[in-house]
Amino acid sequence: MQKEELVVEVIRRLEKVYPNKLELNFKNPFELLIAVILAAQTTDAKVNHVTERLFKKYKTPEDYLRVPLEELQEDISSINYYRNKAKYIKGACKMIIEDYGGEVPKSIEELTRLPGVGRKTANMILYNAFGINEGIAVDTHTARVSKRLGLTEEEKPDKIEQELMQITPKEEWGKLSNLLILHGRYICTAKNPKHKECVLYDLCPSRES
DNA sequence: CTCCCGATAT
DNA sequence: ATATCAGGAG
Repeated sequence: MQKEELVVEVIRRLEKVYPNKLELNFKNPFELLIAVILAAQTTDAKVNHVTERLFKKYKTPEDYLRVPLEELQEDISSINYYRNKAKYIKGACKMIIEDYGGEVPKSIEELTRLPGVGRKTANMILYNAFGINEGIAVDTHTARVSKRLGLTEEEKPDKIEQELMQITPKEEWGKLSNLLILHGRYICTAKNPKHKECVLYDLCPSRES
């Protein structure tokens, strides 16, 4: 099967299993931005635990700039890399106010200028907050699952994203990102993948024979 | 490439 | 005890 056909079939099957949405809780683009910055190398469950309180205290970019750095660090201290992430959040809020009129920007180029926001994070925001398919979010899950399926042989996230974009209809880019991440989280895990529960089993070159 | 960080798995 | 893990910055 060609990669182009394979990816369409993968999407068709996975969207029956998983809802096409994040497990991060958010009510608007700005909350999603904060949540995905916190989510680097961290479980969604932990992020949700912190943001439940955080989003009651901080509603706007100005709110995050008003408090001392130490106070924001304390408010997110149960998250990995909380010192860096507190700095990223403050930096991002400052840039949103000064450069983007107080609104979360809607392009890859602008989003990745924000501290703590790389291509993966930017793509998550674009699709899940705005419905924009500008790229594919490649994290450790996306990379692992697409390599196992034979969708790509690339190793570096940027190259993987380029190949996935080439073989996938553009209107499916964001959906594919969300589905591969969920499948990698729950079924196609790094260790002991759950072959028996995998709806892609018969399509997968990496399955146990 | 190294650093940032702590929960969870082994 | 220690290895691993939902990235990004310098």
